[in-house]
Amino acid sequence: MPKNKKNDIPLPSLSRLLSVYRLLEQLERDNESSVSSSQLGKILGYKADSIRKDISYLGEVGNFGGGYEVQKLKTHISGNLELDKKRKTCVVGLGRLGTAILNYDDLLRNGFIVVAGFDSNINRLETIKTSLELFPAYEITETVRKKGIEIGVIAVPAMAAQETADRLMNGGIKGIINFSPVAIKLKNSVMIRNIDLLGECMLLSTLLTFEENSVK
Amino acid sequence: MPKNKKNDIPLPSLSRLLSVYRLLEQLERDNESSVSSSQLGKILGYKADSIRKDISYLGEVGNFGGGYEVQKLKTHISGNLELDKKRKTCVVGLGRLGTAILNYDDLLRNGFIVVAGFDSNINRLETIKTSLELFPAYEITETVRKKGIEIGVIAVPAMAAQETADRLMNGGIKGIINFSPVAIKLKNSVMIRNIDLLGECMLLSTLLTFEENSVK
DNA sequence: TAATGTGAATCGTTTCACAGCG
DNA sequence: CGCTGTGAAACGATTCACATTA
Repeated sequence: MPKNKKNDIPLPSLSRLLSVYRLLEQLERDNESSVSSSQLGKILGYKADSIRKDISYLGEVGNFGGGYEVQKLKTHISGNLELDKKRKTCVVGLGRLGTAILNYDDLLRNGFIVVAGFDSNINRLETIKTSLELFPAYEITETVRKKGIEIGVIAVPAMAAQETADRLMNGGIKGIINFSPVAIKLKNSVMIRNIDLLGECMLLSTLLTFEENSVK
Repeated sequence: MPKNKKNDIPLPSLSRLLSVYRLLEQLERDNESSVSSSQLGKILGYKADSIRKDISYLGEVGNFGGGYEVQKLKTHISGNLELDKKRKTCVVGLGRLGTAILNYDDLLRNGFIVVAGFDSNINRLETIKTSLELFPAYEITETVRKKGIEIGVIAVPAMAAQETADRLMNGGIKGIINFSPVAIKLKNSVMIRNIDLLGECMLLSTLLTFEENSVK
């Protein structure tokens, strides 16, 4: 198990680097040829220092005195983080949220190939018009295994979230994006990122309350 | 501007406290009368120490030797963080994601009263069946001001996100939940929480890549 | 000169370890 | 004795400050 230096990138840095990468795509489209850490920071809302340190985790790439070449930096980040990697993905729960995700083109553009959708309501499967293959929920484990799906998006009601996760994990899923507002019990080395709308709303509301109370 | 001790709660602690609060609601429904920090931690995936410190930011409430009373702790958190506060909310962008949010009952149950929906496509407004009031996007500023809406959810395409935010802020919005994958430039004291599906997917994928590379 | 890259200092959060209490 | 509550230590990330280089 060779120590990989990149494993030592702090998670917040990694997250910022991905934002930088997406901004670079934008700048490239706008035909910008170079950009400085302070420009990147200004747009993304981070300190220039921070951006520079983040980038430096991946080795030297900038021009002393002249900022970064957009294309070069983009390739540098993509190469180091292997952003060209393709990941087979599935979505479980095809309500409004689930179908929104099925149809989210940016995923495909960034290497996430949605190869299956699942729902426990078999009637619903027939009403959704999509070119993707749809399956009943009880076929999750089998399908994930058969197709070699790596990432599963959970968009089912809270009550069904753990069972859904178990089915995905039994099929050998590697990572989960969980939109349900419950904590999932994970098997061994499965990774998860939680996206919790209600939690974010409550956090925002609480922060507003603090602000209101401290001004009063 | 009296210093409010609660302003000093670290953001991660605040976020955990809100998770604890929601778990307590669940435990209350299950008629559990008491719970320890280690039980809470186990379920939510945090260290018991951390949970105890989080709770202690709000003052003493537990029973030495006997854990926390579910109901009492719940009231304690809710009281301190003023979780009974109601917030008028609106959703901009009524595609699949936007309409999913309009219909997300958990929001209402937790004090977020969705009082308006907006979309730039006027024809679309007529096809959506809901009891909520819907408006064209150019009426955002006026409606936010008139109704005293505090929180705005942005569920529009990336291209329209900044303009949407500006309209919300011009109407006096206090907080924004941003589902678009772009950084929003904020006015003065407006607060924002970003929910970035593509970003989370890319982060997850990168973490998986690191794991794969370090095992090899 | 302008902006990168980076050790060192600082800051904030988590973890530790144990005193305090029912 | 078990579990809370909390100072103190440890840890990790950010910010600082400046040497470095085109």
